[in-house]
Amino acid sequence: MATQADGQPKRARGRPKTFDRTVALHQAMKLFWERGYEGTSFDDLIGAMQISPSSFYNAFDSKERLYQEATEAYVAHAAEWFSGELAAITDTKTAFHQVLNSAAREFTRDDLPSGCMIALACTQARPELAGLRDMMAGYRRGAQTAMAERIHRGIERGDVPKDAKVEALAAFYSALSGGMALQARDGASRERLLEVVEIGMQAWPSAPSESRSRRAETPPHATATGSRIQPARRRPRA
Amino acid sequence: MATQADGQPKRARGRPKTFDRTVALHQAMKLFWERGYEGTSFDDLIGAMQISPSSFYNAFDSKERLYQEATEAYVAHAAEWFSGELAAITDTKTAFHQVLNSAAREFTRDDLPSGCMIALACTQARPELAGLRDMMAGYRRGAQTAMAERIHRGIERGDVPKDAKVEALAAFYSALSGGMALQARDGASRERLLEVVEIGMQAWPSAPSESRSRRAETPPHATATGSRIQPARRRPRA
DNA sequence: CTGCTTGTGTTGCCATCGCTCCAAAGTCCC
DNA sequence: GGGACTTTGGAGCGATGGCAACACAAGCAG
Repeated sequence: MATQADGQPKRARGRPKTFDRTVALHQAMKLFWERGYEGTSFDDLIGAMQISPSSFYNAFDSKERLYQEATEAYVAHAAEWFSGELAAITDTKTAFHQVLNSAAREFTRDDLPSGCMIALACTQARPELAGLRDMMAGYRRGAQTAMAERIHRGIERGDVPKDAKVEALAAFYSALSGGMALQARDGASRERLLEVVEIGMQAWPSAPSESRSRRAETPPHATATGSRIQPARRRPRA
Repeated sequence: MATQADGQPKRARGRPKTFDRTVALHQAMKLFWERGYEGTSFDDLIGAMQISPSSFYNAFDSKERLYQEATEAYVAHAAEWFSGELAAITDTKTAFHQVLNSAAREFTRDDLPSGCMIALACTQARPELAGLRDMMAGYRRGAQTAMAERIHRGIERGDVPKDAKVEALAAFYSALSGGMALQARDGASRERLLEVVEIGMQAWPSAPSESRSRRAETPPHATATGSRIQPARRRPRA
């Protein structure tokens, strides 16, 4: 709640801030999440953040920079359930199942806007916003890449069939997740999304009747190796 | 190409139009498809349509009405492959497979914007655009409802297990389709989307080891019964 | 030709958008 | 307390957005 409730008094020169930067950022994030970048006006922002234009410009450089920061805040929040569940110490299929279930729950919270802030952002934008569009697309690619890496590790561990199409599987579950975000935005219930997840898990590749041999219950390394959500760089369309 | 190349001379009083309304509408549709409603400005529109502001208002009432008309034009176009394939005279699973394959192809055409004009439209918008938002959500619900009806018919025909969760299945394939539109917008290739479809079809419910009994190869009625895409009215979140 | 009807081109209006400027206020160091 | 330093409040600015007004151009009917 307090502006500087953390350890050090953190000596401040000049007039002290009258608002909590983190709280203001959170308010901005919720607005951007709900209405998108273009749909959120400067006045909307300073209204929700309870600050004046000059304070806004002083604390955050511009609307675009604020959006970037808000996105980073969202990613940090989402990483808790996304990267967390994805790197869980279970077999790969269960990890994906849990990630999707978490997505279904997170997309339908009643204390936050529905859906995913990243999934549907800047998909239809004016050319001037190409920078933001690419940034959001990069985050989406990052999540998909993290999924692909998890599947790859599953193959190495032996709990995913060796002939599984890694990239296509990651694209499938990424697409499903994005579609769930869309449905949540359209008002789908949590229960409905959880049912969708159950159906989606039916598509998990089964062993080709022979690689069911050795079951690997112990992961090689339990730490989250490179499963962070980061704005991945563009790959050639393929 | 000509303004009135159809049958009757269609006597026109007053000064004749200097542009083809259908062509102009098509140009507007492509712009809206690419950039969305908010992302397309008045000047963008009259520039692409090659008409002046007054001609714009004369032929189309307002930007919002034009968007509605452009959406209707898109829906009419999409119905050819969506409703068409969905009502195809095959078993239900094959119909869905073909619809999704068509979606993968349509979403990655090089003569039209990528993705789906409906799927990602108005998902993040200012409150003033609630009307458009609801309209687009209605179209999305309409497509999902059409899927649900097709599955229901499949159950009646006997080529879908009786215990299949109709609504959940429709939501799943609707979500997958929306996610594919998103991936297409992010640059996914046609081949990748077709792979995603293959994986998605693995989730189709299999007969519970006993209802494989009578195979129904002849549909009860081959016409497209109520599978048109229409802006369905809102249902209570469930 | 005269008049009616319909489309066209230009100019401009008002609101909003994102942002800037400047004087004043609050806090620290000395 | 004096001055440095930072933040705040509010007025306002240039650009753009969507649109309206109005005079004129181009066709038909008589």
